[in-house]
Amino acid sequence: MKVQKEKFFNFLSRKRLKNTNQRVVILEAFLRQKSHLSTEDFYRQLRKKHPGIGYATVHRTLKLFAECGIAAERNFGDGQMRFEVSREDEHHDHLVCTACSRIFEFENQQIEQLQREVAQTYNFQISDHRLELYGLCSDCRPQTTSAPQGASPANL
Amino acid sequence: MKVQKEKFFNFLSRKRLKNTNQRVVILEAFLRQKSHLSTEDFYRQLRKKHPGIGYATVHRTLKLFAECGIAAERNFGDGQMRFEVSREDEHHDHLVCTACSRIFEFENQQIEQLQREVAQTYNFQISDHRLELYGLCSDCRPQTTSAPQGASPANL
DNA sequence: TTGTATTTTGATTTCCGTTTTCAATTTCTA
DNA sequence: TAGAAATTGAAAACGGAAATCAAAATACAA
Repeated sequence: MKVQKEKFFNFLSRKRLKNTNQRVVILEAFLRQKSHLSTEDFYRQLRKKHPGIGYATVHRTLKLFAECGIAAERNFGDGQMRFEVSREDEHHDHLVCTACSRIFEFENQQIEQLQREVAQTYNFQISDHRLELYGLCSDCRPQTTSAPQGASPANL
Repeated sequence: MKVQKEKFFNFLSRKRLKNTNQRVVILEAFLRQKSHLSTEDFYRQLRKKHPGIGYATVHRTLKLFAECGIAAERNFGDGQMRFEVSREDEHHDHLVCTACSRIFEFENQQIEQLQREVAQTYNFQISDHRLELYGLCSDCRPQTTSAPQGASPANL
């Protein structure tokens, strides 16, 4: 967390932006939150402790986080922008439960490697990627795991 | 294309929906189009030949296509919904050029297999997935390929 | 410190794509 | 062919992101 804070403050001074109370509060709340919150949800949560802070400020500050690299914007196709703390080194992908909306993270180096190979085939220079698996998490899936997949024909 | 048409008409009668002129026109235009068009772009293109058709109808009909399985909704994070013809058998993923916005398709069974393995690890029942690689296509990337990556620090 | 230029804030409005509404029209069934 | 039911298209409503703007806060120089 230290690292991220420094990174943000460096970013501010580099860009000659001002270090305000609100920004500090939002930064700390952001680094403390665990899940992939939408701006709206994050704002609502923040508001409990800091009723004075406006939505616009939260929105703008999250954008700043993304710009300076301590936040990653995520979009799981539900029309809400989500932010998560992004760590220097690691990259992860997501399992999204379509029933309970919980989001799980995973990391798989083999997949990453194959992606690089695909890109190379197309002579494509990757700057980012997204991989999401949608379905039912272990709590939400019907029962045990014996049936062969393909029971619900409408889904891709 | 025959297959998709039948599928749609079957869907209509199964749901006791009516087979209108507009739907036929939109269906044929949709099956004919190649790229990943947004509703807006598709509508504009359609309008050249069929000025009478309204946006709402196009939108609703594309949704029907998606519901009956002959279209897949795509969202590349630019705030536009896109539709593509989806074929029974194959699944593909996308390379999205961040410079020229062109979209390339690829298929990789190894990645698909690894995804299934990841899901199994989490006891997750996959119903869908999305994988997109963002970056510069061969036409848009700076030059040749000799430099080690990491020149632009701000990008993930 | 204080003065002052500059940035930031927060309430509100604007934007923009998606979705709904509703009266008029079309389709389907008996 | 009549009548019930679904569809159409124009327009309005919606929802989240982003912009606006006057008032407030900040940083820097003297």
